[in-house]
Amino acid sequence: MVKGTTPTNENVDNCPVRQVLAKVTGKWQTLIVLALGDGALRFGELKRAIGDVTQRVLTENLRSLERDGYLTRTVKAGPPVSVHYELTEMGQELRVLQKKMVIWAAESHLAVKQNREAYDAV
Amino acid sequence: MVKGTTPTNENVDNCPVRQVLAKVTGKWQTLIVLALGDGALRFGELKRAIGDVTQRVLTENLRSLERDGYLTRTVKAGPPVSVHYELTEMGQELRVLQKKMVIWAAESHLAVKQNREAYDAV
DNA sequence: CAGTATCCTTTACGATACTG
DNA sequence: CAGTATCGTAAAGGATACTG
Repeated sequence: MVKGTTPTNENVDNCPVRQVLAKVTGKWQTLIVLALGDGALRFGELKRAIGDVTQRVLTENLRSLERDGYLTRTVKAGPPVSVHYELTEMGQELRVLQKKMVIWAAESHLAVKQNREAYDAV
Repeated sequence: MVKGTTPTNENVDNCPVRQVLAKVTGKWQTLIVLALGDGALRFGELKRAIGDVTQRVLTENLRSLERDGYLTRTVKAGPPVSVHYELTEMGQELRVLQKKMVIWAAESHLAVKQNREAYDAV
């Protein structure tokens, strides 16, 4: 067993695994990382790619991902100024894992739908 | 490209991939699935395994996972009654993916910590 | 034992307006 | 263009008490 891979019990609050996961498993973080999968995007492009996300929330999540080292933020002087966001190596690693989750989710969504309907029918 | 694997843009609200991910990427759902990885657990055992979780929240998340088909709930008459929770096949699939995320998180947490410190120092 | 019910606080998020 | 600031709402979660 890899040391530190059991985020259950004991550790709890100061569990480093939980601290990492908390910042990358959220809805917005996932969508941002996936959107940047094919290369750098500007703030506006990213916002359009995700579709439904406010500027405030997008900014918050980008700052968080930047702080933890998953992406870089590059400002190019203007006017108008443009800001490019790009995945780091670690961001790419994360993306690979999230991509697997997405593919699995795509394959499973029908089964989930059927389970829900059966459950709700009772 | 696998059809339906791009949760960004368009789809947005009624994207089936997002609907699946929303129910399995949360903190509690992840911890529950991982805790059940080594076999069925009773409600109380599960609660102790996770450590910090209230009964209300644990129950809510267990119902959600049961509804979507990731685990089964089995009541054994008492007294006292005992309720066993166990992963389904689909739950095991999910667990495999989450386990990979946890292992990656364990390997990455130091790099993340260093990134944060460097970022905050500026 | 395995919940449910109630109340309350915190966090996430949306909407909107403003700025270098 | 890429934010920041402010306000208000809604969902998540904690604490506690109660029950078959």
